[in-house]
Amino acid sequence: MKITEKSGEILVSDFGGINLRETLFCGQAFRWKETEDGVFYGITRGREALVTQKNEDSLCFSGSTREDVEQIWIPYFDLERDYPAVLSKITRDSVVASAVNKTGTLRILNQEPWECLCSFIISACNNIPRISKIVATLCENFGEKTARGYAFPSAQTVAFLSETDLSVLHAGYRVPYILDAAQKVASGEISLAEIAEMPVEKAEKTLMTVNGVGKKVADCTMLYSLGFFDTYPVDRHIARANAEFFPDGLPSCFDGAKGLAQQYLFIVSKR
DNA sequence: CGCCAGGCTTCTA
DNA sequence: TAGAAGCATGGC
Repeated sequence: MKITEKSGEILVSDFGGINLRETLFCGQAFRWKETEDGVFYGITRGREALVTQKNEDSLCFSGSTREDVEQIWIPYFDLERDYPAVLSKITRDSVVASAVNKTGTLRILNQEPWECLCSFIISACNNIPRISKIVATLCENFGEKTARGYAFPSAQTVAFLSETDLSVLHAGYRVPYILDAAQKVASGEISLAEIAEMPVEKAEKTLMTVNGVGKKVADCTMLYSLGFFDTYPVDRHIARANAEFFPDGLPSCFDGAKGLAQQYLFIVSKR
């Protein structure tokens, strides 16, 4: 990987490739916006970025410090993982191979865990445009103002809100789930940092102690924010793909990278 | 208008 | 232990 600075921009390249637009809008994260053609605005851990893609294997950050690029955004985009090696493995399966040929390199994001957990609680039986809208409303109402937008509100902040406060979200039956998650995280009853260090089954079971968190939401939280790259969340699309393509079980070439394989299958199964 | 959405909890047999 | 009902809201 190479990092170069020039005229206030920071260029990261030679990390093995990314399709930025697909990575940001394939249903892992819900806060990115394309502010103008090819320019993507995002915020995580209270840090904002404007990102553009110069070519298949480089990203340009404008308005970010070099420290933020190295400490926040390179981990966020999973740029230190060897995706060419991972892709050569999972493309032994023909379904994934055709998806990779069409889409290029999807990256599994490493999001802020509380934001990820909360977002996927909201995702239950919902569609992506509306998930994004509810998350945006949550941030605009209860997150700290930043230069260009709003940070995701902390678990501590949300834990002190009431169902009435959260009625502005129009999130329906998910509101008490959001509150239970916030209270368990804020009180320390569960520690997302500790869950990241647990064995897979224990991590999943611990997340599922939150009301409104079943296996699928737990798996998404683990995959997209806690470093469990081999976790395979099964939603209704993936369940259909499994029945159609893998009735006798997942191919062994997915082992170690089931999360990424799942992401390609998710795109395929949504047509 | 009707169908569907990156599910979960609770009730039932 | 498995399957169905109920859940709140709005995108398309």
